[in-house]
Amino acid sequence: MANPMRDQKLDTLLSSAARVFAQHGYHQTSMRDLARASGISLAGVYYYVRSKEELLYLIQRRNFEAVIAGMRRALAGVTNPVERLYRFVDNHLDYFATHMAEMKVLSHEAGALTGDLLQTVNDMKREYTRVLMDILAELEASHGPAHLNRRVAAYSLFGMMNWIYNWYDPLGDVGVELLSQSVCRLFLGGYVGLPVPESSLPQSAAG
Amino acid sequence: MANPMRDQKLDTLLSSAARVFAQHGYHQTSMRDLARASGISLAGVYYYVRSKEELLYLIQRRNFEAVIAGMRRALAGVTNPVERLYRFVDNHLDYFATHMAEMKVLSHEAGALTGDLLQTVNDMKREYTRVLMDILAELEASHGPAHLNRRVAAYSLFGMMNWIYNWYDPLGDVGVELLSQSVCRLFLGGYVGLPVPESSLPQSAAG
DNA sequence: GTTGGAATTGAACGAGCGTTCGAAAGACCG
DNA sequence: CGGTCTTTCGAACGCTCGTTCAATTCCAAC
Repeated sequence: MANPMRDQKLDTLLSSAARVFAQHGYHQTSMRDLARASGISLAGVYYYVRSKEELLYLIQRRNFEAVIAGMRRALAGVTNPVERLYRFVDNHLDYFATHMAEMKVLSHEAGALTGDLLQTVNDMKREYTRVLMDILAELEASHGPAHLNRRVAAYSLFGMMNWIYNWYDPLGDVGVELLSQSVCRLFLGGYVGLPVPESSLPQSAAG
Repeated sequence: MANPMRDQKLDTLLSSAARVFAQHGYHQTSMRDLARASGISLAGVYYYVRSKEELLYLIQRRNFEAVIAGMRRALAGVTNPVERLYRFVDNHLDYFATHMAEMKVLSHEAGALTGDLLQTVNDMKREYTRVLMDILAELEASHGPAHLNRRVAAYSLFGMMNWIYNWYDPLGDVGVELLSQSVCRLFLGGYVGLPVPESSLPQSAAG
């Protein structure tokens, strides 16, 4: 069943498609554009993918799965709510910054899927959101009641993080670590009134 | 030159178009969809608008102009940086919440314009962003150095605000005032370490 | 060198797209 | 009523779209 050669070609197809989707948008991009960008013939694309929508779906699912897997790894064994939040944010932004095209497609083309494909991705989003909401609950338990509605806080944080494809340049002078720390500080300071000192934030989410 | 009857019809065309664009996306929507939604014939649409792109442009420009005008009004005569920030945020979110469809189109279809039309809208965005950046500078002057990069802070705030079309329900149990106060508190607490008490936030941005 | 499945393709299909245009209908004034 | 300017529209044009399919090429196994 497994076919490594085919999987590898599918991978390059998906990543070159993500690049074109990110640049011109999903609906603006034609299958002919994707064929040209990936070096396959138009009909050849359909050997690897059932439809244009499945192509978008595979991009979204693969990358979201990677984000979630990284998040689980980053949170494993960590109990301090502040550090858990930091690791959640850092994992999200780190993956975002190193996969800008794919994540722009995931963030911006959320509404382009339909039916079961949309359902599956939305389920992953619900699972992911739930983890953040739980961290917020832990934060409140350890640092007193929050200054604002938990759901509003969670989506505000997602807003900060998911908006970065509109302005952030991974090659610019703001590194990912600075970005993560900034967003964390912004959020923690306002959410539970925590002035976050440099030292309390880990240098990296690894480990 | 001025033709009130024509302007009014154009208005209803723009707002019904915004509704359809917001629901299905700009590129997904056909001119036939717009004709059907506005009750005009397909050819009739072109009597009011030069092209589909100009239609999008007019929606974006009109509403952005309204946001900027409201912001100028809200800031006029106010010197306290904290209150200026609150009014900036409140104006933005209030307009957003009362014009969800139009603002979703403005936020989500930013990249669909090209050439001069794109340029004009981008110029307005630059002007708008500059006002926020200036408020942040005032904040730093009066409340000590910020805890993070000013540009990162500004775009994080825009992220919180512009992301709301992805989750916020104006008819739900979270009112606009609560939303504005939440976002302000989140931002101010993290940006300059300001714990914002209830009383220091105005009840409304009017006046 | 033949076989057989995997991989690839050129060419075509039907549908829908944005836009145009000449003509019809309506509104206002003499 | 007749004339003129604004508004509306049915019908069509040329084009691009996502998708299909029969035919071909590739390549490892015998």
